[in-house]
Amino acid sequence: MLDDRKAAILRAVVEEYIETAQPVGSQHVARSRGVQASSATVRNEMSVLERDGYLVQPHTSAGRIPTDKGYRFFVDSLHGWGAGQLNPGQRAEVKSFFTKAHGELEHMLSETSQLLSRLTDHTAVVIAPPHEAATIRSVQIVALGGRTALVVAVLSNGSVEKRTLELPVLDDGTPVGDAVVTAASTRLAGYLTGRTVAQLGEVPSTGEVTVDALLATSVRALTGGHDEEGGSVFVGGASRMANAFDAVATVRQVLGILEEQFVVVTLLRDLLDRGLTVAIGADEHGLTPLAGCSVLVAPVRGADGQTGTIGILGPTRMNYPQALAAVAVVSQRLGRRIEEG
Amino acid sequence: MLDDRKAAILRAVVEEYIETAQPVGSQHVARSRGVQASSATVRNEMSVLERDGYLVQPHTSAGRIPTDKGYRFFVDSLHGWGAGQLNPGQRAEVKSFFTKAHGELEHMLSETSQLLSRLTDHTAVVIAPPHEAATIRSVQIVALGGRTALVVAVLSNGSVEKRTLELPVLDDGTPVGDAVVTAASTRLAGYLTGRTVAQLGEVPSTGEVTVDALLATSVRALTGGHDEEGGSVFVGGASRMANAFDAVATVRQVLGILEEQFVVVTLLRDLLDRGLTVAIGADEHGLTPLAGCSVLVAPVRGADGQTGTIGILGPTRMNYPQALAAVAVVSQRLGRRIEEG
DNA sequence: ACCTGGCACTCGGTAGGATCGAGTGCCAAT
DNA sequence: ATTGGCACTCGATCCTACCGAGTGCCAGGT
Repeated sequence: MLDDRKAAILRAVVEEYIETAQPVGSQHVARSRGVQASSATVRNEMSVLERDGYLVQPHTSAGRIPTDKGYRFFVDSLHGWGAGQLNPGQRAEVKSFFTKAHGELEHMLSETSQLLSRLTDHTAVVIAPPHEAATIRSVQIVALGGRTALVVAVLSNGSVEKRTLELPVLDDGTPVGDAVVTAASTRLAGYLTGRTVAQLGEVPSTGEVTVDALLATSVRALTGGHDEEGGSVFVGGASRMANAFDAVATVRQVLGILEEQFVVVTLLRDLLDRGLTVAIGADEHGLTPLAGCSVLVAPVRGADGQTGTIGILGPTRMNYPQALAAVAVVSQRLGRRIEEG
Repeated sequence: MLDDRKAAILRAVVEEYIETAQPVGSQHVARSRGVQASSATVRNEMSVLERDGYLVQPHTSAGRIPTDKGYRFFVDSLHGWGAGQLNPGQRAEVKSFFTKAHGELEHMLSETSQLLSRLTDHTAVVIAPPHEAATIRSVQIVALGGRTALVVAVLSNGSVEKRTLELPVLDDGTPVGDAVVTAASTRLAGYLTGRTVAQLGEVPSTGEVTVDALLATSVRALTGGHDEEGGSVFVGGASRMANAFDAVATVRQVLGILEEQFVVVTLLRDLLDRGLTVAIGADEHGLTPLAGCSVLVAPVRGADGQTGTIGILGPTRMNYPQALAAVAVVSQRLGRRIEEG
């Protein structure tokens, strides 16, 4: 809907503004390659682009700045015409990272968020794949002392779920004994092993009323206690947020959001559901405190069709080609890595 | 070493500066209760305090600002003469927090860091007690698929340690079978249950060479893989750092440090070892990037004589009485809470 | 000997005014 | 339709003046 020249001009403005953070004037645009026109022509075109909402002037007789709509056009036009590449150094960094990577999944994801943050120079978020579809390899109930016990489940994807619970008390006020706990534990293991977390149902009665009570509590703890949303979010390079804005109040606000893991998870999930890879400004991602920010997101397809999520958060004025490339590469390689185990 | 009047004046300057963040002039001090002298006298005294390094002038003919040494005197004099109290609202908040608190230890610690941050309006840090002294309640080895397996240990304090490991391969290139894994698992359980994490030694040979190999790997994984330092640090209210300074560069630097969990842990542990509760400025805590920051720390004595740590990080210009009170109360109640289980 | 009122002095911060220059909008010529 | 030219705008920068909070010091009073 924009003719070629307008598109070229808009692209030039965005590119220059991303680089310099200064309002861009017609002369700069005219001089930039990709635009064949005099500054006067550019001026005319730019005033149209402003009328149509792609650009704004901070004040009369200053250069122009892209609006969110302007950025949107930019990234859309990017999608068609070959997205950016990482530079060789970064490519090497990614490669060496993923060949070296090993050990705990959580640890690796945390490191990955830092990698992504380093690559883009923005804050990165990594969310572990949910393990609803993972099968249970082992469950047990362990008495801790006093009235408390722990249900521990080991899943096929290598993660461990644990829940605290209170042991049922007998009529005389003392908690149930070790015998009951081990009985329940083996029963639980026999019944749940091999199932997925999603399909935990009731465990059939054993006849022993205390054992049944403990079993019920355990299953409830395992299914219910999904604080989940919080446990598996890794934020890397939050301090880089302070580079993006020079108003300390803005930084404060954004960091505040990042601390609310639930909000972050919801945000990324929501964007993925809507099929977006990049959300520019509050209009698109819907979080007013993050006005002036863009969110970039990609699914991480691992084993079992389960998908994790990675994303980055930066100012709307960010290097989209580079960031998109980084997210794409990392999501791909991370997915492959997870698949391998 | 400071006569009464000088001490009173210094205190007045610190208090006013903490409140207003503006250089304090002699008139304000003279008017403040606790100081009985004319502004001229105060001026004379203040110039002495400056000569002795307790105060500085940002520029000639401006008020005075406390130096780190000035703050140090202030908090020392505080220690003697009844430290501050939390206001009733805060008291109530703490109380309700700890009566409501339940569930996973990690989750509670994380929430605690947020509580402490809310109370003080600064960034708070909570470090879980190490579990070197906790005894092992249950260990098992779970094969995951392919060559990888997981060693999972449940400790008496309710935490769960897990380590990934690669299964040994047989001569024909396939990993050891389930029989070997279960054999090793039961053997490991029988031998380690009841011991503390600190005193894991070799497991005596079984005669079966593959089982022995797996056992050795498992024990090594459990003792070695102490990434530990990272896993148990909870930072709450990092965004509040942005309130403390108005130079975005400073914020950036401090946040950078907070992201390096190892540094944070080392810092707090070091301070505790040196018997400090409050470290003012880079000279005392030793981290140049945290110039202009004070660190406040307290041990959390839980069960088994094991101690966790809580602390807060804020600008040197912080409300010490209030912050000290908050840290003291939270450390005490958290300790009690952990003891209970 | 110490305190205190008074006074001259300093110097950061704010307000007004001039200047500069990058940038715009518009118009007439190509 | 494009472009060179021109008048105009307006933020940024610099200078100056001025105000006021604050200081240092001195001389007089207790």
